[in-house]
Amino acid sequence: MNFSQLQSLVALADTGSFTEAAYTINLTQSAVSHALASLESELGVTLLERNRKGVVSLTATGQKIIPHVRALLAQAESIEQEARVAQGKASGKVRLGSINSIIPPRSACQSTDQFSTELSRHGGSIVRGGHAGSWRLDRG
Amino acid sequence: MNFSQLQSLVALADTGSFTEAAYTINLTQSAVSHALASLESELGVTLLERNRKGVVSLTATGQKIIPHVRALLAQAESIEQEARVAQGKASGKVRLGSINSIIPPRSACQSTDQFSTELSRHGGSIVRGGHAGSWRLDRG
DNA sequence: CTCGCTTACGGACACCGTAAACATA
DNA sequence: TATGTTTACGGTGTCCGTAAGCGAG
Repeated sequence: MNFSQLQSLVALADTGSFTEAAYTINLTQSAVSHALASLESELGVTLLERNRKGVVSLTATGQKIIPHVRALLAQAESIEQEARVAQGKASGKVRLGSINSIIPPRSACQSTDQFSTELSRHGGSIVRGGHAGSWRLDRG
Repeated sequence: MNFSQLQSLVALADTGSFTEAAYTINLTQSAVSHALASLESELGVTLLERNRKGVVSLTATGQKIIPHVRALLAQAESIEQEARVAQGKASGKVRLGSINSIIPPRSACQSTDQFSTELSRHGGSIVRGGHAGSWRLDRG
């Protein structure tokens, strides 16, 4: 059991597709397929129903364990966050509008790419694309 | 960040020694040293105060993150446990005397090795040595 | 055909053990 | 000396990408 496997599982649960899941966690379909196969093998259970049409759904077992997986990954985030705080770096997950000083003018933010470009002028950078108006930021 | 690194950290916090920590998680001193060094490097923080006498103590940062680490590992245990339940396997952590039917006679249990040998005759096996009369068991 | 997942193959690298070096008492 | 941690080196195995295979539409 490793973090890639668990991240793959939640991404699959969220997207319902290996292709989409791979995109959200910056891996290939193949890697996600590998990850889930090995996780299922290791745990000795089937976690996903494969629907041959790109649509996957959690099995009963999958639904049982996924809250634990999300909680585990949340703890991992907390650990990294504590480490960043200890380093004196102010970074983490922000939501548009929550920290005005590092948010570029709306006119320059019609796309994530534009947002990234503008953000770099303020000392920030996008680590990973997010959903629904949120980005993960790192400020060196 | 991986599970070995996190297990090493909690073992170090519990034992205060690389040697003892390595013993409790079935690794060598060297592996534990590697694990913690890489974890500290990855997080960019120092987690342990080295006292050169075999006694180590957590730094302030270490104390901040260790509850998250323990919680994370607990979630991992929950995941494995859910998987075992889904498999229909009755296994987990037991304590000597709690399940009489799979405990060999005391006369045959002067050592962990003898316990293991006897236990195999009853369909059990020792996955990892434990402390204070407890073992982790798997029953196929 | 296209689309999507799986499988085969291989490269890069992470993990961990042995053994030596180093530090403390 | 004895005890305990770190470091150097190397083997084994994991992870993941490319590319081929396969099933469904």
